[in-house]
Amino acid sequence: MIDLAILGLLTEQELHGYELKKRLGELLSSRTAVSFGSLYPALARLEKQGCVKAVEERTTVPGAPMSGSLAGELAAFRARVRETGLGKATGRGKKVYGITERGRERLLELLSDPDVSDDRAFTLRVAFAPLLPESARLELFERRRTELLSRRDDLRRREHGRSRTHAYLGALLDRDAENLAHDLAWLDRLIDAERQAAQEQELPT
Amino acid sequence: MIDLAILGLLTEQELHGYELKKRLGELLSSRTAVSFGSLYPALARLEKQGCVKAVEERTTVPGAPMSGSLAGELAAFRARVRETGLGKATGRGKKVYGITERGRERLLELLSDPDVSDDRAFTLRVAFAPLLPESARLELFERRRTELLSRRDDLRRREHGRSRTHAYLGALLDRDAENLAHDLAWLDRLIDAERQAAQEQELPT
DNA sequence: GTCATCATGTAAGCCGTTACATGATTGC
DNA sequence: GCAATCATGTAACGGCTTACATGATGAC
Repeated sequence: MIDLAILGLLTEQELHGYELKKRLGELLSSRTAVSFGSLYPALARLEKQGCVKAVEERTTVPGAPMSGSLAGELAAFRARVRETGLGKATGRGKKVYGITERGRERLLELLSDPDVSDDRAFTLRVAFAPLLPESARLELFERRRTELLSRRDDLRRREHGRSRTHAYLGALLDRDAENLAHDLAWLDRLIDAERQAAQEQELPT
Repeated sequence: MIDLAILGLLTEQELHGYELKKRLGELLSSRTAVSFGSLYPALARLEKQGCVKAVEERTTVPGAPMSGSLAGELAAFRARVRETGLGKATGRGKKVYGITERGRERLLELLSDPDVSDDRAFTLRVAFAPLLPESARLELFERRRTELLSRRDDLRRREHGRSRTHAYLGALLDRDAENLAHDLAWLDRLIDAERQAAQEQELPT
């Protein structure tokens, strides 16, 4: 889930962790946003796997023209030494990540996963749908459609099992059924639009 | 979450773990059902807290109905604890749980929690809404309404932030907005029905 | 007698959270 | 120089899942 989000966002542009989190809060609802406590470890993991790489660290001395102060530069140098290695304990500084070829492959893998039962993950996958080839995109949508249909069957089976239950349970069942129907309609519109776009591309003008 | 489900189901009738799980699968969607790995530990925890108690064990000696005791229930409870505690190593058999007074209090507490941001929990709370007094029930719904309204504001803020984004992101935003509107409409119907029922009760005939 | 189902539980692990600790940059 | 924000990370913990281990009951 979080890997998908990170890799997807990094295909658009290189980002550092903090900004990544902000972008995620915009992309999904802020309620769905991930926390630092899972974001940074995830980034570290992805880096170890070779899916992303740090492309820049800001704290490293830029031009450093100013000064005239030897002490200042020296301090900066020491700080840098502490960061880059050795110390290891206090390596701070803005780390800008970029996606690697390996990461792109991994992302496609995640986007093509046949399992479409995770709602949040599906939302993310739609958000990054442009990264998929036309056919895979349609397959994703169709699979999701099948999933929703099976949920509807489930729901109907439950509806039959209902009997002398109170009004609130009935209301909940109604809500679920309506939500499902609604979601299906939305998906169908998406699929229609997709097919139409595909046709228009086949016979240009 | 799981406590709420367990306590709620046990107010209707005494059940053992396995059956509890089945009932949960019916009450909520089967996708939402909890697993044994979380159900049994939860039952054990609730028992330790005194919110539920084992009222019957099939394999262990069924006798000892005792009675005649002043604090009948309490004594029976202690006896059962002694029974169940001893075996431990090979204590298998159907354990039927019932809710205690303490458990009822806890359930009301859970149902009255001001936090209505958890969707799954809210669904459960609606399912057990009849256990709440009229006023608390309305308060629950109203609070949820406020929650949904604030989500809608959130969404609108995000919609304004959108610009040259691709069609899929737009579709996702649309979907979220529609889902929210739909959910709000459902809630409003629920609230209306509630108010009407309250009025009818006030002026009978 | 053996297989499916009922029934209870434990252990390992995943995925995420909050709280904490640290430090750099910027604006006033 | 001091606060707010930016920025990165660790530690502890929570809740739930899967896989495993165990045993009882009933059908055939």
